[in-house]
Amino acid sequence: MNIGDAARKAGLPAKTIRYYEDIGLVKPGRDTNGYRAFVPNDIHKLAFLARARALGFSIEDCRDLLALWEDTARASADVRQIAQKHLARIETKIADLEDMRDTLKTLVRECAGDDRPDCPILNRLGDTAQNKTPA
Amino acid sequence: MNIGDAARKAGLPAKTIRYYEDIGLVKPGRDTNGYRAFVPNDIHKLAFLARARALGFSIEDCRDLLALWEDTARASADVRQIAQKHLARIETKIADLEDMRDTLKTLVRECAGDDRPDCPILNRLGDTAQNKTPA
DNA sequence: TCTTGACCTTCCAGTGAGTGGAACCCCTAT
DNA sequence: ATAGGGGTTCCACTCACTGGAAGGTCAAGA
Repeated sequence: MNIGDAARKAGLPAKTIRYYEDIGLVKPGRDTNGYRAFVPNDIHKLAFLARARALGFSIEDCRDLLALWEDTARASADVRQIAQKHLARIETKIADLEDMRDTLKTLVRECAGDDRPDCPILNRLGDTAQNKTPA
Repeated sequence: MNIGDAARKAGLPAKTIRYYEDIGLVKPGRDTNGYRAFVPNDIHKLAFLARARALGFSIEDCRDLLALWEDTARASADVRQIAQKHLARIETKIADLEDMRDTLKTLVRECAGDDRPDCPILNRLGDTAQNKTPA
């Protein structure tokens, strides 16, 4: 199977698949014409990677997960640990973004958004202490 | 004022300030010895940038916000629009991350995390349809 | 047989927003 | 004179791709 078909089956751009080969995540064979030749196992790996990436795992996490997936003697604890660390990172990120969101929401709500220059958003960013609930 | 002091006042690494000069966000003068010379207005701009970046605005947004900040004839509508677009992007990101979080939470909860190989996380990633609430 | 068009190949460069490091200059205090 | 703690430039690296150029391959149609 050529890279185009592999891409369609795995749900990944061909460019990404070439990149994954480059960094050693997949190792498709080659036809005599130099084209990459993907066997079903390659497709499974690519689909695995696509799903792991969709869950936000880093490439390095994916590499480890893929190795565990292929290791039938793995301990599920190792998989779980990777997932849990990733989950923690995501939760931190969500919390950070929520802080930003809350601040932005308030500022956007307070801004008149008309043709006058007065603007609480800029006041906040320019914060020369003339901001932030003046006592 | 030298870059080290500027960095301390603005709350930004010196490297970042050099980078900001490189991309034209600030234009400090130079002493005769070649050192950057920051005046109070430069510091204000840097502090502005630090706050805008902390709210997650992109560098290009920062560039626009800075220009509006310096333009006393601005319309607050322009500022508001930038902030609102950014807010929308953040909310999308939060939603995406929450989806990941929910999926991961479920998988982590379902995974025994012991020394046995059986693992719902890998099952989900390897998804050969032998997954997903079998009927 | 020739050509067209859709594939495929490699390699180089760019993204965003810095960060790390090397090699070197400057200034002050001892 | 030298040690240290500043400063300077420039280049490479991060992450996970993505775009594009230049060219090779293949099957179908005129």
